[in-house]
Amino acid sequence: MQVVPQGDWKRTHNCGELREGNVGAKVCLMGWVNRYRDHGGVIFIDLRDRYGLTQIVFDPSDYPDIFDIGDSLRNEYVIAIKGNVRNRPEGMANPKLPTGMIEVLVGEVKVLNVCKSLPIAVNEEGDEDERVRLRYRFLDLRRERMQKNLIFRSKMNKVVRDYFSGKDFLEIETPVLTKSTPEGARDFLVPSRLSKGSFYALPQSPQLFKQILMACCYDKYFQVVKAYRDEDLRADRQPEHTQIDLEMSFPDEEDIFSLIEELMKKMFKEGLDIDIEPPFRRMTYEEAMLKYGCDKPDLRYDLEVTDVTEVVRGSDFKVFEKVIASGGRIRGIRVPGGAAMTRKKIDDLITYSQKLGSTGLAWMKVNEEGLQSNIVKFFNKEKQQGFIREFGAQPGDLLTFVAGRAADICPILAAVRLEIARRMEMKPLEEFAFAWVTDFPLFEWDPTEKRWAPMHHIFSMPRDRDMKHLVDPDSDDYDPAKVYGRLYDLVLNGVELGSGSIRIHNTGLQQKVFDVIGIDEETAQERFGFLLEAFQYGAPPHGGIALGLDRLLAIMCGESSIREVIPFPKTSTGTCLMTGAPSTVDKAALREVGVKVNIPQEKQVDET
RNA sequence: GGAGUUGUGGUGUAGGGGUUAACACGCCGGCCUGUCAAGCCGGAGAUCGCGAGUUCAAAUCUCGUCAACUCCGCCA
Repeated sequence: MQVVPQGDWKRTHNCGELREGNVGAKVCLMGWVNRYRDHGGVIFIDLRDRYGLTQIVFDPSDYPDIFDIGDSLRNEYVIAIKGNVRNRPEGMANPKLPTGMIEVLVGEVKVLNVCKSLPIAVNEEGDEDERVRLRYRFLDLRRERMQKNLIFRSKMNKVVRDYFSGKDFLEIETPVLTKSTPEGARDFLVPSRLSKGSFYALPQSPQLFKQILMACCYDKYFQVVKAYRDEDLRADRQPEHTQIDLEMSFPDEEDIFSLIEELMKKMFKEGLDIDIEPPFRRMTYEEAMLKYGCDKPDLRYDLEVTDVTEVVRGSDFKVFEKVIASGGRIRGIRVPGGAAMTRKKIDDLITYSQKLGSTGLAWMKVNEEGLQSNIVKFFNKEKQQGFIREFGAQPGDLLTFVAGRAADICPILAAVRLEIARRMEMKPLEEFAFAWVTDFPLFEWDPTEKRWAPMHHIFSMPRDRDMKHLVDPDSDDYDPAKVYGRLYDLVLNGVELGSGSIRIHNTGLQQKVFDVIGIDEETAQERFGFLLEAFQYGAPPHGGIALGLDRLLAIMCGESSIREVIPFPKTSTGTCLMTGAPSTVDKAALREVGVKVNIPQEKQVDET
């Protein structure tokens, strides 16, 4: 096949553009052969670019000299054609295509490039193993699904930038080569050639820089920015992900909430033409844990956890009494219509809960006469009435119970709750269920390390009313467990979309927080002295949030993995199947940065 | 670090001790002047992820290993 230069040919239209109004026009199109239909006498080709498909026709009765070229075209060849737009014959229009009323009769053709036989089809959505798609990502990205997702992503980026710019926010870039930031994750390290033995870290977020920008008077900052964390991957976690990062001076929580709610409203309206209705639901961390068992509840499903410890207390059911005696709780979920579940289905649910670590899952069916199950006999009439009252049970419901320490049963109840929604094929209350979860504890006790650990990041402002539990370690009120922060998470459909807080802007208070988690002044100076120093020169009160753009886009695109909205993602072992990254480097390159590889021989990657 | 699922022509699947390793799509060739998932005929293409073991015999059974995915740990 003869490949020829493009020469002075210019596209007059793209492949999604021509309509009946263009009939009679002489046009030049360029694109990929999406599919060819050779009828021996006449050849149809769907020419594709990212704007659409246009049917072009090779007809030997009109242009016999180029027919052989048309005959030799194959999928994904890149061609340029010149020809006349004409109406399709009566009854031959294709209503599935926007360009389906017309076709272009090819008068001249240039083959700009050929294509090898394809490992995966571009012109249809394959269901191949993801490793094949990632290996041939350059083909996968040509497909409609990925095009749609990436174009959507670009559009949303513009909405975000327009939105913040329109509100006087400044997009200010922060370094990628920086100092280790104090998030909890492992840093990616980059060796320094000029300072051998020293390393940059890739930022886990621009956290410290954006706080310093507040101290610098840039009172409204935002950035669409990559963040890097060297931790294990998941469907919703990549080693590099993109955040919509922002920070404001002099805000309170409501300022942040309404700012983000309006952004979400705009993105959903412009991206999906869906109206979402702020304000979003708000609940405290404690409420979320109690009612849903987790801090990122999926509120699409109308299922709540009910604590029935006080109803149970004093019953004849030894299993529950034992748990209560040791300080545990009895909590359960009412399953509307669940009484119709077969014994087998209930057993499956029990097995599921046990796999999660529960000791069991008790249950009772609710019918017109009352409660029915093998354990009802342990509860007197009054307690049975108590269950019906507390759960708000209706005949036809199933009541489930899990017993244990609150910290142990919360995650089980959270998972069982979602499993019930799935198995009962519950109809979502709404397609997109947003919520703000607020007032997280600032610290949690780490039993293995025997010390207080920060539950979120360490620059979050404690609530005013909790200061007394923090400021004076010698006072009777001192108790880090009772200190809650001005923290907030944005949750959508059970996914943590973002996290933020009102920050500490006062070095004295900041050191009090460091004291709790065992960071002395010297360590604090060494790790983020620059921030503390900046705060001594007139730092304003400030706060902000960072949203996970990949997660948001995945939900909006209806994808179950963020890899579907990232052009070149990594596999679960952090490798890129297309480029082969990460890879070994020359010894000379290592020497130059003063790094020596020291790993067990058998683990060394073969360089061939 | 742990658990689970998966791995068979280019792609997706079937086959579960002895088969000529089957089917669909794709690919190549031929026929065909109105298709649009075109149609019809023919053909090529697989040492069944890799390595050991059991067996007269392994794609098939066992063990190990690698890879992908999902989850736990981890990631505020």
